[in-house]
Amino acid sequence: MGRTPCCDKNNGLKKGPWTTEEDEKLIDYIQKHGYGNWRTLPKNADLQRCGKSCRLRWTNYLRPDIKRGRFSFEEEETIIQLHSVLGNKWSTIASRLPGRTDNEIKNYWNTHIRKRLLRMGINPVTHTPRLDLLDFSSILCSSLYGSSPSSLSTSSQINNFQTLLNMQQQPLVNPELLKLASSLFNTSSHHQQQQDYSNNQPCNPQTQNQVPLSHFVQFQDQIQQVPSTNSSVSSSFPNNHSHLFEPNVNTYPLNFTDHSSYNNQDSVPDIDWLENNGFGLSTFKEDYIPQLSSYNQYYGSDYNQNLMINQTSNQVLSTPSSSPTPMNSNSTCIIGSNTEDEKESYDSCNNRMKFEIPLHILDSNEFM
DNA sequence: AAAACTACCAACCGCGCGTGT
DNA sequence: GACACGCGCGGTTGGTAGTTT
Repeated sequence: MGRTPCCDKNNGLKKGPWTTEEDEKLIDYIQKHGYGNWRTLPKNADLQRCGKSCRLRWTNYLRPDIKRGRFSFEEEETIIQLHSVLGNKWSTIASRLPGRTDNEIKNYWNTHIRKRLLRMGINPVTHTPRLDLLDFSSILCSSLYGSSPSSLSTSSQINNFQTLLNMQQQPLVNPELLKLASSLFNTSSHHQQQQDYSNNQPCNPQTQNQVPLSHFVQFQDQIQQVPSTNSSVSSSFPNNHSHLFEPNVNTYPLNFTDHSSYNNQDSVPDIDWLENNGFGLSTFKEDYIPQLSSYNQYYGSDYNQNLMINQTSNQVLSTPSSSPTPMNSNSTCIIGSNTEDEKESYDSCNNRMKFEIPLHILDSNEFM
């Protein structure tokens, strides 16, 4: 379908930062006539701008109800929670934050929150622990060859591994938040969101394409090739996310509130647990970690305290010393504290997750 | 002091969808 | 159904200020 550009790039329309004079013209015009037809507005308001530019300037900056300044803690908490359910639906998120624009929230997410989550070892897209931080080769080898100094039995390590996989499968979302998201989808006028919802897709449209499934399919296929009467391992790969729309809290699947998974500790897995089970962590330099009151299942105080303790000691954990294999930079990912490298680091870590597990390792009686 | 690097964010861009003709 | 238009969304860019080397 053909579509004419909103403005001719060669007709001398101005681009770039707005001047005070332009702002005043735009404000004055909208105060007198209101906004509506953005295409004709620039001409009527004597502005050498395209309508789109005028609309953006108004909605993102000049609107009288815009709230400037730093995001409050409550706002940040809301953003994280809604993003965990809605994904990059910035306009929908913005609709829940009076005075904030989608652009502002998007910028704040990309420059602050996203980086912070990465440093916390949380995938900012799926809001799940980053599996790319984990040393799978050491987990498997220690389980399969029994050379780990750890006193954990093979079965318990497999259980831990399963738990880990479950963790990665489950977006860490407060069920109440799902209700809110459902209402958002229902009340939103945005057709796309309604489409997503009616199609019974995961709440977070990005989640379905994220690391958990895409990166584990290969691994799952390998496991399913192994003759076994025990289907517990393969069954730990749920391929249906429809539960995310289930409003019944009681049906919410295993997540970090399943305390039995963590040696009866009434908290999320702590640093010791992760370290003892072969999970490498890195230094956290960020001195501020949000305390998410309704999000304590994972982002909450217990986990934060653990992070802070680790931070205080400036401890750098990577491939655990218990690993039977030498430290392998290809299977261990250190969270970078230098921000610009984070995306690259994160991407490359995800790529590392694509490693193939040799069949001869999986085809082991010990594994079953 | 100056160059290099980093962080931030306003603004731009391309695309998709709804609506009207 | 085809097309034009208006609008809004999400991703990206580029300018600038601050920081580090």
